[in-house]
Amino acid sequence: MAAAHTDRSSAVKDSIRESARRLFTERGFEATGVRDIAADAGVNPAIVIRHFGSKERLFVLSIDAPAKWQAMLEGPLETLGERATRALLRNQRNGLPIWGAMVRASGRADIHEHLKRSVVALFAETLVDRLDGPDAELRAHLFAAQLVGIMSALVVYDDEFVMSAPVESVVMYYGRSLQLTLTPNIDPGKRQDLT
Amino acid sequence: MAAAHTDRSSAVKDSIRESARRLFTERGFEATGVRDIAADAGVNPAIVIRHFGSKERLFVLSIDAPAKWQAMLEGPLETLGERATRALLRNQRNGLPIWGAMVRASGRADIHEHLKRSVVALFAETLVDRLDGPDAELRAHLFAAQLVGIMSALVVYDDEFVMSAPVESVVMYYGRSLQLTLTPNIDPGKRQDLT
DNA sequence: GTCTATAACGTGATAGAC
DNA sequence: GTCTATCACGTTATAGAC
Repeated sequence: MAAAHTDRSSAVKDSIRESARRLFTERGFEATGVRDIAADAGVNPAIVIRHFGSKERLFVLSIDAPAKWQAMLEGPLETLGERATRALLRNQRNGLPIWGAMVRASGRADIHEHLKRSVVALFAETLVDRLDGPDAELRAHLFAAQLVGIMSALVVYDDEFVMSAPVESVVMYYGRSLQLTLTPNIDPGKRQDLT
Repeated sequence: MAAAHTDRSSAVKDSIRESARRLFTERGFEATGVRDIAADAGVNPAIVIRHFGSKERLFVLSIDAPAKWQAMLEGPLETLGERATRALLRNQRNGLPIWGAMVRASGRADIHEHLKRSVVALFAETLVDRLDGPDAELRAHLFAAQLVGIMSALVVYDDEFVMSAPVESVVMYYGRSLQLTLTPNIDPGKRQDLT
């Protein structure tokens, strides 16, 4: 029936997607040609376009990360700043680089839209319901902005100093700064000089 | 001296640079063709390359911002978090967008290098000497990362919520978060707003 | 001799014919 | 599914204008 052909077809699609994800991560969006992906997947260049419509769409569809990052936001709010920082540092060689590629490719309308949704929907909207106090929505968005800041340091402009700094130090400073946005009225430190 | 020839030549170069800056800012790096820039400046496409070597180099040379941003970091350290946030929000339609274009074009080696230097040299290294306490260098870099975060929200992934939020609210939350990285042991006394 | 214009090359993505 | 044509791009070779 159609099942056989569908299975074969989707096996090919998976194979293309996997090659795409690997190559996009390694070389970036525009340095990766459709021909390169096709060759890596062992298929003809034209069928890549035929299956995915465009190189742009293939890129978007080859990013899977969301589920993983969503998990990063779980757990108690009071220690989220620390845990999020730690999770990002842990993934700076694995999972994050594709995000760098997405930022760089965000001149393209589709990819820009996807990036926007990744940040806003995934980080900000996931969090807003759990935040207490005034301006919860704004604070969720600003938290997302701060995450993007350190992600950029790690995989967009490659700040070698941050990349090679002791994890515990980064967690201490950046984690606390994130935490201040999440829970501005609870002070994580000992010096609690609330007026 | 060679003034006559230099004047004419540099007038053309200035004209090209200005068209380039405008178009790159409006449309981004790759959506702007060398032919577009040439047409806008009223010159032949080939002389654009002849004068600047490559489109990549022209892009880097058409960014002038550094001096302006350097000024942003001046003034008392104790209120820098607030002032920096305010300055960025004020420039979200003027001066910042070219930075977004630079981020998106950072797949190119030259532009990546320029972005890195813009962030690290301009923000972090300018500040490190003025920071007190432990881990001054790391904190300077993390401060830069936080700046990049909100800049990205404004001109890379275009977080409409942040873009249209009341300036004072953003200044309050993000400014304070930045300040915590700058002066972790001094607590600004404006905390009563939050309780 | 330096600056400018014309025309062409190489390469990339993609659309259409077979 | 495969092959080939098309079109736009950055860039260069070559030769003319001052």
